[in-house]
Amino acid sequence: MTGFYGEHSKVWVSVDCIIFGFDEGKLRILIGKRNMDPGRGEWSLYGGFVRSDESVDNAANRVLYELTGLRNIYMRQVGAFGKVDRDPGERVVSVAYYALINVKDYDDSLRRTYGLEWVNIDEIPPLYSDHNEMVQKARRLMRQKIATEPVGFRLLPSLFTLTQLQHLYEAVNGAELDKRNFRKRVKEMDFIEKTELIDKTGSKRGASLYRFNKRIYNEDPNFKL
Amino acid sequence: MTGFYGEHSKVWVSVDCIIFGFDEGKLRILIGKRNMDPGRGEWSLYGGFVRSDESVDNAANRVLYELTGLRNIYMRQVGAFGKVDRDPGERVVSVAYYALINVKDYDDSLRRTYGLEWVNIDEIPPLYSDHNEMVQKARRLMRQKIATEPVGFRLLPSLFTLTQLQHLYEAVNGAELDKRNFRKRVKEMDFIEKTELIDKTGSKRGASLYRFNKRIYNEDPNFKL
DNA sequence: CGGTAAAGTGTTATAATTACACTTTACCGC
DNA sequence: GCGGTAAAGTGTAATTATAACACTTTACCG
Repeated sequence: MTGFYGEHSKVWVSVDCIIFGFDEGKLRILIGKRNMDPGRGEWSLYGGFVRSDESVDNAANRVLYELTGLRNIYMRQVGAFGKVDRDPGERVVSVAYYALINVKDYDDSLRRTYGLEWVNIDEIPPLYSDHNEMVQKARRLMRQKIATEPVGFRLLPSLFTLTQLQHLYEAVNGAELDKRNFRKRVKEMDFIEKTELIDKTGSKRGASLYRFNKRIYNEDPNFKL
Repeated sequence: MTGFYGEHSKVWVSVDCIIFGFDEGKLRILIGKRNMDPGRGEWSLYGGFVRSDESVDNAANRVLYELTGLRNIYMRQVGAFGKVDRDPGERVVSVAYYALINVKDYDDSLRRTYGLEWVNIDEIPPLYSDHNEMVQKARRLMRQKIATEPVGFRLLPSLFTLTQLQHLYEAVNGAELDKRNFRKRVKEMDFIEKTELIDKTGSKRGASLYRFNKRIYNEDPNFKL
């Protein structure tokens, strides 16, 4: 039922990425200052145009790889942003994606090469065009996702302490959680496995390191935090 | 940070609409047989191209208006669908929207003019291109939305019985609900107002008609069904 | 005026969530 | 080596939310 093709409606399609990281107890995203017109000098998400030989999802993957050098990044679509004047130069429809990366996996020299900064999600400055809207929606979707699917681990090292995990959830929800209740819920999820390893960096006493076991999760995929 | 404009990446952008209606106790969507190539004769969602002077949201609104003659339809974006070969003819990125309409407000002659059918959501035939995916995602999002925001009323007449409301939720969730528990929850939401009016069409005894009061809802916007 | 079919109505049991405080441990500095 | 420190780790009781369950009322119809 889609109408007839018409030259008048051809537009550029871009992707923009909201890259979430968790560091020093804060949820952050990667933003940089635009070094091109329009909008030169404004804070902005990182993005790129969709090429004719790649899907929109693949364009997002490519852009994420360019930027981070990482493959298999967890990534979900936020939605299409299509106001007529959202790009001051040309008609561009942009599809936003959010991604979750472990800050420790990310080569910080790449960050500097691209002139990007990790900015606390609660302190995002005004961004280029409609990028603040994208961030807001990404945050809402991410919060929803991380509460019901085991994707928060993507923001942590593969071995993590329960305190780290709790702080992650506190940062995402913007509220403190009760330690005993949190740990009780974790204990009920067998796919969050305790290892023999101890992390000594966070405390004198040391804390057990845990890991997410995907195989066990797949046997009974029930997650709630 | 968006890259440079490049002619190579210009594509068509279309919208496709998943129009939900509720009738005879079933949740249905409007689909029709394509009368154009590519895909002539296949079942398909209704859609159209985004014009250069309208936002993507406005394109969806326009298409919905063309099709139904109705303004102010409740509509939410499902997402962008951008596989390279999703349209066999040309590169087209499509943004799907779902809409909720009251079947009784919809002029059935328009339906016939466009050759559309109301099809039970559980009996959707194979559709053109990636339209089945769109329907699946729309359904998931709609289910989530209707459980937490008072938008289900858009699928009902402005005056409705509690039995109608319950059947709507049963159709959306695909499961029967307990009548007493359902009515208990409704009673706690003051913005679902009982009127003095009685509907006699559904039973001999007659059932009270209720209505959604948006003003009262806005004073304390808490919805859960 | 009896049959019918949907509307309407409360209580109890079970499960989920929340609130809450002290002990353990290992390091560090003296 | 020992006292201070700071984070790790642990259980129970109260509250709230959810789920299960069956009979009475009413108005029409034949």
